[in-house]
Amino acid sequence: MITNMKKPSIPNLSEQIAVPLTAIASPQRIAILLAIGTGEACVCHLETALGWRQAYISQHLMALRKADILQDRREGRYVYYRLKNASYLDLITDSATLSGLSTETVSSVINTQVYPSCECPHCMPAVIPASSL
Amino acid sequence: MITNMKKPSIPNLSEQIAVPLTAIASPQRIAILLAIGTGEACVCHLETALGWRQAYISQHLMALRKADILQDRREGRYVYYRLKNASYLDLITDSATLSGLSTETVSSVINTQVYPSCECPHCMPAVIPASSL
DNA sequence: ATAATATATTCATGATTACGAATATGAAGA
DNA sequence: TCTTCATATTCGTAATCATGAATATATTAT
Repeated sequence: MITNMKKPSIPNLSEQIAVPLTAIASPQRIAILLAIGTGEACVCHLETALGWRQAYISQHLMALRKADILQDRREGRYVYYRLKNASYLDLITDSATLSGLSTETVSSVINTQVYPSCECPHCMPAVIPASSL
Repeated sequence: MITNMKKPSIPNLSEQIAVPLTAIASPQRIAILLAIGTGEACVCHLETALGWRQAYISQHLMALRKADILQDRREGRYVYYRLKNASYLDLITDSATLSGLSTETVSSVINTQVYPSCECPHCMPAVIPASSL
């Protein structure tokens, strides 16, 4: 019968359960996930949004890709990142609640834009292109 | 006005959000939290439930106490542990879902008993006390 | 082909964490 | 008080992780 399966041991189960948690349990990776949010972001956007060096961001992006949390998409010179599963944001929101933050505070910083507006040359090109001057 | 507050930076917020996540993001601590669950457990119960050495368990309990996740209560020789906030279990359940486990699998291992039955001398004393023989 | 820009990777090292061994403390019974 | 049982703590080391420096790769424009 289908219900007659051996009950797995807690240590065995916990090993598996810990994978998503340990993958995002760092301030840096949480910051990246918030800055991507339900939308999409290129690396240069993350640079301005988070104020970190490009190489440093790329390292964390690599870790999140390996953990199967992010997917990337190249478009010309730019590489755009997305969450594979928006539930990771729920995990983050729940943790924020446990740490005493309001839901509004968290949701106010979760990116929703597919092409986020920021001050990187890609996101915010000069209104008057230099070539026309 | 109350809505006119400075939007906190993502890196600053993330620092705070990460606290609960990093506190529980380890297979060992997840295992302990599941074995305590919504109920209560003494250390000797955890020993048999998890199959680990006493000193090792105490170390993780200490970490979880310092992180303000567990509260302890002494009763004679025994020390009973409880979650301060059951929401940590939701965090664990969510992570389990993300790792591909069914809700039933997880809930089947979450302890609910205040005095768990196990094979440690405290939880499962000899039915016929040796002193009466 | 060369240069410029966007992004990725490798490497080294300092910091943190995990975990075992040994030992200490605290309560209860003889 | 002495012993036993339940639990806590300290310490040392191995393993892991974070992070900066340097460099490589891919794409587009010239």
